[in-house]
Parts: sequence; C-alpha cells; structure tokens
Amino acid sequence: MNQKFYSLPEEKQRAILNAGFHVFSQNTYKNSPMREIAETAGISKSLLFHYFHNKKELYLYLWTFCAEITIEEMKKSGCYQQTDLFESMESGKNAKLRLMRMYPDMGTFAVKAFCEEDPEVCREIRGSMDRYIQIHASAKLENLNPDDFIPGIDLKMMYKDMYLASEGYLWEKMKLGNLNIDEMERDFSELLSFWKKIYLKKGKAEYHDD
Amino acid sequence: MNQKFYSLPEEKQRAILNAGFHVFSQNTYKNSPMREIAETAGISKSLLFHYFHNKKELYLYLWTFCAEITIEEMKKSGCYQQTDLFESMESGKNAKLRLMRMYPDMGTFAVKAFCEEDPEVCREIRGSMDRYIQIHASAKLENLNPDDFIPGIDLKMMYKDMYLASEGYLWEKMKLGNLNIDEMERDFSELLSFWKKIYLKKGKAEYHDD
DNA sequence: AATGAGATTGACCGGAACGGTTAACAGGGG
DNA sequence: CCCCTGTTAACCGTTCCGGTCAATCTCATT
Repeated sequence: MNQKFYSLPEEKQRAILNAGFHVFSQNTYKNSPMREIAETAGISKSLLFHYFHNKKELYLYLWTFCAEITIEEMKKSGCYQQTDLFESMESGKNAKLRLMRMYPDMGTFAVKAFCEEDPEVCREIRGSMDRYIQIHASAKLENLNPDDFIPGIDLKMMYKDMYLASEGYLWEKMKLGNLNIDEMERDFSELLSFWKKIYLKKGKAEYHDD
Repeated sequence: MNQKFYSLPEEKQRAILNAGFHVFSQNTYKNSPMREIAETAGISKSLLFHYFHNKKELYLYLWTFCAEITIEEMKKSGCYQQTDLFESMESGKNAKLRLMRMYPDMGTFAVKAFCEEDPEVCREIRGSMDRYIQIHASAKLENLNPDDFIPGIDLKMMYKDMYLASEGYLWEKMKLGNLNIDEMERDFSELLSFWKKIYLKKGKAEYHDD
C-alpha cells in the first residue's frame, strides 16, 4: 500500500476504511466493487487505487488493521487483567463499543472476512486468523470464588448466558443498523446490574452498584 | 412467476429457494448475480429465468415466501397459545430450528432484505414488512404470575436476558456457518433448564424438568 | 420407431460495469 | 514561472450483467 495514505487527515483515512468495511461487509469479496467503496468514501476511484494498488491489497489491509486495532483496544481497556468477572465484562464491552463508534461496520466485516472462501484471499485470511481468536474467559472462570455467587449455581452456564445475551444484544442492534452507542451503553449497564442482582450472593450485590 | 415451479420435485424447489436465500443474504440486491444463484442451485441460468421472469420477481417471491412460511410455522408450533413462558419459548425455538433446518439462510436473508435500500425493491419490501414484525411477548409477560418466580425479580429484564441470549446463540452459530441443528437443540434445552433453575421459585423448578 | 410435449440448456445479445491505468488538471509555495 | 502534490475524468480491454431464444434432451404415448 501507498505510505501517503497515512499522511491523510485522520477523518479522511477513517472515511476510506469505513467505506471499505461497509461494502465488504455487505457483499462477498468478489461482488464488492471498488467503485462503490470509493463512492461511499466520497473520493474518486482513481484516488482509491492510488492509495491501495489493487482490491486484494485493500481487503487484506482492512483485515489486519481490524485485527490489530481490536487487540490493541481490548488490551488498553484492561479487561484481561481485571479479576472481578463483572468488571472485566464491563471494560471489555466498553472497548467494543468504542471500536463500534469509530468503525461501525468493522465487526461485521471481521465476521464476514473470517468466513470468506474466495481463493484470491481466503488463504491469507486463514493464515493470520490466529491473531483474531478470542481469548475467552474460560481460564478466568476457574479463578472465580463460588462463595461470591448464589449457592448451587453453574458458573459456566452463567457466563454462557451473559456472553450470549451480550452478543445477542450487539447483533440485535447491528442488524437493524443506525446504532446509537449511548443507548447501547445504558442498556448494557442495565443488563449487567440485573445479572449482579440475580447471580451474586445477597450482600455482595450492592458492592458495585453505584 | 411461472406456476410450473410448483410442480417441481420439492427438493429441487428447496434447492432453488435456498440458493436464492444464500446469495441474496451474502450480497446486496444489486450485487447478487443471477448466474451465481443458478450455479448454487445446480441449474442453468436460463432455467432460473424460466421459473422467475426476472431478478426482482425472484427476490420479492423469496421475501413473501419467507414471511409466510415463518408465520405459518410459528403458529403451528403453538407458541402463541402457550401460557407457560418457558414452554412458549421452547416451542418458539423449535419452530425456528425447524425452519433453519429446511432453509438455513432464510433468517439472514430476511434481516438483510429488511434493511435493503435499493430503490428497485425497497418500496415493496417496506410495504409488506408488517407481515414480518415479531409479535413480542410483552403482552404475554403481563399474564405471568410473579409468585412462580424468585422474589423481587424484574420479569421484564429476565425475559430480555433470555431473549437476547437466544438470539445471541443463534447469531453465534449462524455467523460461523455449518450449523448443526441437533447440537443447537441440545444447547438450547440446556440454557432453558438453567434459566428455570435460576429464575423459578424453589419447588417449581423440577416441575418441567423431564 | 416415430411423435410430440415439456424440461433444460448453450449460445448469444447489447450494454453496463469490472479492475486498473494514464494523462491531465487544480492550486499553493518557492 | 514552474514544480509538486493531491486529485480526477477519461479511457483501456475484458468480463459479466440481466435477459432471450432456438436448439436440444427426456421420456411417455402412440
């Protein structure tokens, strides 16, 4: 790719990346026209080809960019160091929402790229896929103190429930487009405090309930 | 559309519909080539055009087919008459899984069609959209007897949690493709019985636990 | 074996759109 | 005045688009 891309004003860089995320997330690799990406970004096709020499290069750039910024943001959020499960979920979710605010279609793009089967790109995608596998909380779960939670609860199922509901919420909003991040933040906190109230042993629940 | 389509052997009909669902769910309306649909269905492009006179007709047929069969299957499952919330969720989920087994890409297609903005079809889609709005359980919730559940629980939040987790699960599986319906059935029952154990008042929980 | 009706296809149409190139333009600084 | 950088319109050959149609192939009925 052309290094000059980086000297573009940030908002223009973002416009181009987002245009790519958008079109590639809506269509197969092969059926995603460069013209459409350029139009969405508000630049001419020629200029797009000036920064990214061909379609494949743009696609793969988007893929690695997406992997890197996601990992970076997740680390920065500190959700991996957190010991409290709910705190960790909260910071993880905050990171996701922050990413979503900057690059609304990046998540969908990642999922789609993950499943892309076009021989022109799928080898490269699968090759660097390990950079994107989620470090799930399975390890974290073993560090939980069962005494903090209501007696007899299946902690693995509890986490599964919370994880799936979070994903379900994200998906539910995403699929209808036009996402309002602030609203999502509120809804998420509401869910979290609901779970705390349900799952935590009495007396522990109020602990974090600002 | 050509009525002869209906006299095709059922499995061939399904192959064609599924091919349509697949391609249209992966691409925008405009970027979905008829050739690709025909290829996926294992027939020639000419034959596809023999049954559906043009692209728009096929697309809109898929849309109404999807709405009708979904409503039919949901009604048939009896999930709307059920008085027990968990029973109702179970039969609703069974209906969804049955549909998913027959038409794996129909759900994704519906979501995408729902958001389609191409002027060639979006008017018609939005016009008949009311056929597809979910009759949510909000009304049902008011009939619940709070005494059946653990004291002090927010029933609306409880339902939201369960609904979102179900959607999240479906989405989680769908996005990675290659869905194993039997496994999904098992996972779902597991989730349901977990919720029963958590949310139902002690003594009520074992009631339905075959 | 010949016939005729449907099912199914390959070859074809004009024109649009593809990925990609290039020559030219705009405009600000020296 | 010219160079430099960012930007684009116009263009390239090629492929693919939605859609048509005449020619097959299939096969039950004579």
